[in-house]
Amino acid sequence: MKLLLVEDDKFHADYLKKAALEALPEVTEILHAADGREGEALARQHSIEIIVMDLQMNGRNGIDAARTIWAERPKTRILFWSNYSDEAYMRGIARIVPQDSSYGYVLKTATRERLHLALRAVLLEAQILVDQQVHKVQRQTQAHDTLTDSEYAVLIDMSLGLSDKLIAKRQGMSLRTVQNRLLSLYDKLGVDSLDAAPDDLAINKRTRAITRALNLRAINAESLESAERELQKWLHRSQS
Amino acid sequence: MKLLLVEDDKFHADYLKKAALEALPEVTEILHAADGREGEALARQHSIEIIVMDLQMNGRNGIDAARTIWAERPKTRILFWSNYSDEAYMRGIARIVPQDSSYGYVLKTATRERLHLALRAVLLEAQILVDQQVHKVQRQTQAHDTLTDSEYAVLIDMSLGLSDKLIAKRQGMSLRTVQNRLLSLYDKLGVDSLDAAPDDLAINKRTRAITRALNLRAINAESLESAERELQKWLHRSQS
DNA sequence: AACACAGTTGCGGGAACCCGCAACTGTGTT
DNA sequence: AACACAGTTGCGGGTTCCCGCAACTGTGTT
Repeated sequence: MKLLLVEDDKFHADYLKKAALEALPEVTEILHAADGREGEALARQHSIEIIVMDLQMNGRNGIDAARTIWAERPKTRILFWSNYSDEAYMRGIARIVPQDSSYGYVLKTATRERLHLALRAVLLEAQILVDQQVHKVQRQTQAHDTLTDSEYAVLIDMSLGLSDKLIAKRQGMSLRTVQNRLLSLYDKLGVDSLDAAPDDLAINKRTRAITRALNLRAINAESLESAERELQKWLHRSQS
Repeated sequence: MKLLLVEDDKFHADYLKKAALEALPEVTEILHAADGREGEALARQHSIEIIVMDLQMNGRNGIDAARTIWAERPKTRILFWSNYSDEAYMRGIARIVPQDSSYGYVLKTATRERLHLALRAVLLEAQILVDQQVHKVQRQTQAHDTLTDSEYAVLIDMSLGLSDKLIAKRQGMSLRTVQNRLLSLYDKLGVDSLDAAPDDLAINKRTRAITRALNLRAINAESLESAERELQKWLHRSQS
């Protein structure tokens, strides 16, 4: 059984490798890729079935890599292993995980035992396992300030620089509906509050919404870059 | 001689500690802080004179920490040690480094020798040392798409959600000048090009400028968060 | 002194945005 | 069947943004 590690940080890769050797004696060979693109290639060449994947990498990021890998072999088991528990990552993953595959999400700050456990549970036992910490974030964003899926979609489009009209077209809504979404976004992201705002001087809600969303970890640079690529595809498709 | 390490990643901290012990036999004691706030406190308590500082940390980030430390003791020597060579970080550092202090910038991907060298050069010899790789980024942004300082300031304000009028007020320019800055920003950031853009459907330049700037590493989430704090201060000041 | 050139400012108008008001769905409750 | 409630859409207007046009600085060149 071959295991693929996708991780661009050398130290983390070393640690991970050792942990995997301990936790998974069944593994006969460990491959290592230093970014998403390389990971995809190795997974393809070696018909890899189990992977540990970093999310934030310099080249192609982990979510994009996972998507193409899952597109080719939906049953691949992937354990995501990341520094952060941003809502943006959660959504990114939730969006692409096939229903008959198993995956997991562990933070790099997790103890060695927890990592061991996650490795075995996800990669061998095909469980779904999400780190306590991460799950909390997931819930709390679901409780208090839930962004609807459609709100999230509008947020992304808006952040990419689409006009209301264009968003409407892409999302298949009317213009006014898009604006309603934006209203509720402004509300949920807390866009109004420029604390000591001089009364007559207004703010630009759109741009403020973006930085608020970045602050709240609802979006991040990587999710925007992926979304940008999707957008380009869509543009070309809908052009013809 | 006491050395302070500010680094929230456990593995990196270990590595750094070992490297420092090897490279700096003069050091008698190594203190360790896991985020910026803690680092500031330790530096203050122990009258620290040499520091290795990570930039991206979960709590308070490295640049903010460095600023307060330098504000208290401008001669502190700080070696920044980071994963990335974003323009945003460069600007952040350039903005706060006192003229009579020495600092350095090394990437985490640097070889051990290079790290050794940087440690000695900056912390002992009080040199200014910037990693080759980083310096390249610095130059290339200075060559092709230089953002003027004032352009950068406007970009930040705009990203924080200020209206043209407010930016004008904060920057002490006329409204039209702000808009001129924005024009050149749109140009330099490449905001026009929605490749297959349907002709009649325009884009929102402001928001697109933000994501372009994020893509190009001209700004990043941390720099925006610091800027937000500055903005709040300014708002309160200018209110009275 | 004459010139080029880059940066600053005012004016004005077309387009996009923000949003209150109001009507019209659909889904689920009692 | 009656009702509540959340989501969708159109309309209209006040505001902000985007930017061409044009005048007016200042700095440096020839």
